[in-house]
Amino acid sequence: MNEYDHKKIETKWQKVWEKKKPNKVKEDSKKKKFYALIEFPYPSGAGLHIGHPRSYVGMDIIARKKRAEGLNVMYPIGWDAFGLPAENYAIKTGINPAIITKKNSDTFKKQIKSLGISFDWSREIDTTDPKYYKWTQWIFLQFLKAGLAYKKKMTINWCPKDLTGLANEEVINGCCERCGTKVEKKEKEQWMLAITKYAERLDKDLDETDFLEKIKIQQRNWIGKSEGAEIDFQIKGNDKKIKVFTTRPDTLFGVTYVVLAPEHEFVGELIAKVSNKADVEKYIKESKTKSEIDRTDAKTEKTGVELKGVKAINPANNEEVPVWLADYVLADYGTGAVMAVPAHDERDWDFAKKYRLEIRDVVMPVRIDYINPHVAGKKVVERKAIQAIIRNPKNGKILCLKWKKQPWTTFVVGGVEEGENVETAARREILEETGIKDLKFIRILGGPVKSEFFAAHKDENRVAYFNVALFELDGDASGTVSKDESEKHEPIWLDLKDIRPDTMRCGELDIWLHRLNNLNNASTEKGLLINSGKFNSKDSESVKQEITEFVGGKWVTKFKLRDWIFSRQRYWGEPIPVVHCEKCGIVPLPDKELPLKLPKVKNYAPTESGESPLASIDKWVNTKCPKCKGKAKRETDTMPNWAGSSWYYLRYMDPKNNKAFADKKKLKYWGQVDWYNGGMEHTTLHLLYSRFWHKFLFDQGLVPTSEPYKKRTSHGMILAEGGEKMSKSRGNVINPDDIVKTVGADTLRIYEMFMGPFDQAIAWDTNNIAGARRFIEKVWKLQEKVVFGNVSASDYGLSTGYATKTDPLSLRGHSDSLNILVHKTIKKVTEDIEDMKFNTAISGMMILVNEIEKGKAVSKEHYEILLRLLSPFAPHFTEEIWANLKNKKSIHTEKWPKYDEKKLVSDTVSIMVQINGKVRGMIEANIEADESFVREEIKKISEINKWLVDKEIKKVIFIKGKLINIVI
RNA sequence: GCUCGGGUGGCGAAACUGGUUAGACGCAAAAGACUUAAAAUCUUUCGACCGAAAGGUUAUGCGGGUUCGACUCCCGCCCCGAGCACCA
Repeated sequence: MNEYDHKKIETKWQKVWEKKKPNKVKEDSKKKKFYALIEFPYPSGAGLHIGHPRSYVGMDIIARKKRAEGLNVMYPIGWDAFGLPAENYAIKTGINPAIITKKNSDTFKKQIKSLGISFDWSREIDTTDPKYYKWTQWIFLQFLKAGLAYKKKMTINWCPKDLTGLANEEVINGCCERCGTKVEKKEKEQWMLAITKYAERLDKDLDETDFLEKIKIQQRNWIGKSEGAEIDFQIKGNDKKIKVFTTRPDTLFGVTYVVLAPEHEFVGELIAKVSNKADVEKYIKESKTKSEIDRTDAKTEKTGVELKGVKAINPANNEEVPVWLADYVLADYGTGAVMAVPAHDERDWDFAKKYRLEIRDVVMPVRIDYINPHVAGKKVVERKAIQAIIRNPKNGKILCLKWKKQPWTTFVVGGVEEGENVETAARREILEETGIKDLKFIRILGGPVKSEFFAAHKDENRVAYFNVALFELDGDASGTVSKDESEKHEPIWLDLKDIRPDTMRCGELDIWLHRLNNLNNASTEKGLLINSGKFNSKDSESVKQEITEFVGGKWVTKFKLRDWIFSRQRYWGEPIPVVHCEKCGIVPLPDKELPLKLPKVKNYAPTESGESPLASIDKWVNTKCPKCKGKAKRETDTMPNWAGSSWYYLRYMDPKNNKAFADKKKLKYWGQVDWYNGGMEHTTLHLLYSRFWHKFLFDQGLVPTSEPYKKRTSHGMILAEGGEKMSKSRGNVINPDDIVKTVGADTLRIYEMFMGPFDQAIAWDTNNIAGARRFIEKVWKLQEKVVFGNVSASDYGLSTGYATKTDPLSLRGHSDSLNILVHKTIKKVTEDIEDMKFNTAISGMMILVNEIEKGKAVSKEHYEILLRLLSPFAPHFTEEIWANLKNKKSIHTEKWPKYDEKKLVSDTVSIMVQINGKVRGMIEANIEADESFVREEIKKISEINKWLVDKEIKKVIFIKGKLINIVI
C-alpha cells in the first residue's frame, strides 16, 4: 500500500470530476428534487476566506448525502459581484471594476474547486453580467409598474469627504466606513421600495417556514409589529387635530402634554401662533443639523421646546395640555406625535422631570402578599397608607422596624390621616415609631401601589393603598419613643443588601426597591386605573379598546420596518432603467431596451454634487423618451448591492434563459430552496429583502411559492487563533490555499467540520488540524486490514466492556459488537448530518475507526460502510480507496448506508444498581429483564447486598434495561 | 435598557425527551517503546482534593428549590457573546 499522498489523490479526482461533471443536474420528474443553497460569495481581492468553506462544506455534506439517498440535488454557486471594494479600487486606479471582478472570481473559482465541493458549475451566475442584471432591472420595473418603487425626498447619510451618499450599513458609529469622516445629513431624492406594504406578511408567513427560531425572532424584532390606538387631540382654537399613536390608550387620563416631532406637518402652521417663535425655530434648526447618532442615542439627554400658546385637548377629560416639540419623537414612526404620560412611560418621565411638567398617576400596580394572605372570615379594612424609607447618608443603611410580637421586619409604616400628604404623614409616623426628627425629605417613590395582606397585629385583612417617601437622616438618629410603640417594635438599621423579600414583610417590596434604585420612577406595568373618570378601578390591560372607542380612536397596527432606500450614487451597480422625460415624467425603459448596460467612464468617483459618475457622461444621460420621443434624461442612480442577491436563487434554476428570468416549468420543478445556509449577519438585510422580492413576484404570478426558502440555518464565524477577528491589518489571516497545499482539502474539510458546533463562532487552531489529518491517515491505513470474505470473530480482537454513560455507541462485550457499532455509527452519522452536528458525526466515525484498528482484520463490508459514511466529509481520499478496493463506479454514486434498528442493541446490558442514588454496582442482565429478576440478581452479589442488610426498603425505582435505584 | 444565545478539565468540546459511575471524540502535556538522534508511529497517564493502594470526598458560573436521582426542570443573581436600541 502506498503512503497517503493528498496532492496526488486530490488533483487526480478533481480532474475526473471536472471532466465527468457528476454534479450537473437536470429537471427529472421521476426523482424528488432537493435544492441546497449557500450564500454566493462576493469575490473580493483578498481571495477566499477560510470561513467560506465552513458553510460550503457543511452544505456539501448534506447535498452529497441527499444524492446518496436518491434525491435529484441542485447545489449551485455564483458571484455576488457588485460591491464596494472593487469600486473603491476603480476610483483609485481607474481600472474598470468589471476587469477586477473577473480576475477575482476566477481566483475564487480555482480555490473553491480545490476543495472538492459538489457544486453544479454549469449553473454559475454573476450578478454583474448584463445577461443577469437585465432581469434585476426587469424585476425593478415590475415594482415600478406596481407602484411599489417610488421616488422620495429623503435625508440620507452623506460623507463630505467622499462626496457620496452612504447606505445605513455603510455608516459605522456615525462615521464613513471608508474614510472615517463624520457623516452628515443631506436631503436627496431617493428611489424607495415599499417593503412596508409587505410587513404584515413578512412577519406572519415566518410561521410557514422552517427557519431557526432565533432567525425568526430576529426578523420579527426588525419588522417590529405593534398594536395600539390612534387618538385625535383637537388643537384649541384650530380645526386641526393632532393624531397620536399609543400602545397604552389605558393611560389616556394621565396625559399631561403632547409632543410633536420637529418635522411634524403641523409645525409650519402652528409656529405662526406661538409666543416663543425664535426659540422654536432655533430648536427645529438644531435638530435638523444634529447627526443621526447624536439624535437617536438613548443615553443623551432629551431636549425639546414648548409651543407656547398652543394647547391640545385631551379627548378623555377635555383638559387642555401643553404641546411640545422634541426630537425624541421620531417623525417616521407612528404618526410623528405622541401623547405623553410621564407617570407610565420612561421617556416621558425623563422629559417631564427635566422641564418640570406634571406627572399624573393613572395606573396602580397590585401586589398580593402570598406569605401573609387574607384570612377567610376576617373583616377587610381599606386604608390609605404610607411607608417611609430612611437612609443614613454616611453608611447607606436603611432604618427598619423589627416587630416584637410578629416575625416581621418592615419599613416605617402607617395610615394617612385627614389633611396629611405623603410627606407629613411619613414624618409623623417616623416620629411616633422611632422618635427621629431630623430628616431631609428626598422624594416620593412614584405612584401608589395596592397591596393586600393580613395584618396580624390588628387581626384584620388589609387592603392598603401605599405611597413611599424617601428621607435621609439629617443629624442625630436618636429620639424617644412612647412605651406603647417601643413594645410593638424596635428600630434597626439594615444594609440595602439585607432588604430582600425573604427578610422583609412587604408584598410589594420589588416595586419599592426598583424605584429606590432608579431615578426614573415611571411605572410601566399594568394595574388598576385611578384618576380616570368612569374607568376607575378597572384593569388597565383589558380596558384599552374600551377607552379607545370612548374617545373615537382607532385600533391600528404599526411596524418599525421602513421602506427600503433603493438608490445609490455610485458606478458599480445596476443602472436604474428609467428616464426622466420633460413631458411624461418618470418613464420605464421598454423590455427590449434591457439590459441597460453600464457605460464606460473615465472617472469612477462620484461628482462634486454627490451624483453618481454616470451623471457626468452627457452622451449617455441625454436620451429620448421611449414614450413621446421627446428630450429625456436617464436616471443616474444605481441599485444597492442587495438587488442582485434578492432573486439569484431563482436564476440558478434556469441561468441561461434570455426570454425570462427563469422558465415557468423549471421554477415549478425546483420550487422552494429546500435548505439555505448562511450567516446570521444577513438575517435582517438579504434574507428579509429576498423574501420581500419573492412575495412580490408571487403576487405577480411569476413564481409558484410565496416563500423562497423552506429551511434556513446559520453557521458560525471562524476567528483567528486567539479569538480575534481575522483581518489583513492584524496579520492573522489563514489562507485556505496553504492548508490545502500542506495537508489537503479532505483534512481541511474534516478539520472545519470537527472544530466545534457548526453554528458557533470558533477560533482557528493549527494544532488541531493534525488530529484531522491523523484520522484520515488511520482510515487510509485500514486498507491493510481489509479481508475479502468472512472475518472470524477472533480476528476482530474487540475491546469489551467499553461503556460509559455518555457514549452513544457503547458496547457491551457482545460477540457481534463491531456489527452493532457499525449500525450505531450509521444511525449517528445519518442523524447528525441532518442536524448539522458534523462534529459529533465525525467523532462517531473516529470511535468506529479506533475499534476497527484494535482488531487484526476488518471485513470489506464494514470498511466500505465506513467509507460511504465518510465520503461526504472527505470526498477525495474515500474515492481513491474505493477504487483501490476494485469498485468500478464512484463512491459518490453509492446508496447511503442503512442501519438495522434490530442491530443497534445487544440483548445483554449492564444495569446500574443505585442505593439511595449512589452507584454501588452493575449487574449483567437481559435487556428485557424485569424488576423482580433484577432484585433477585442483586441478592446474589454480596458487594451490593451488604448495603441492604438490615435495611428497610422504602422505595424502588426501576427503569428497564438501565438502572435500579433502591431507597432505604 | 430590551431580545436571543452561552457559561462543563490546560484547550475545542460530548452527554438522547431528568436515568448505564459527568468530561465521549480530538488537541496539548507527561512517561515509556522504536531510533545513533530527531520527527513520525505505538503504549500508558491525564478534573480537583485526600490516600502507598483499595478506596473516599468533591466537581458542570454563583445561591436556593423540586426529585429516589439535576449539566438537564423552577426561582434569584453574576459573567461572556450576538443583535436591536428614544419605535410611544
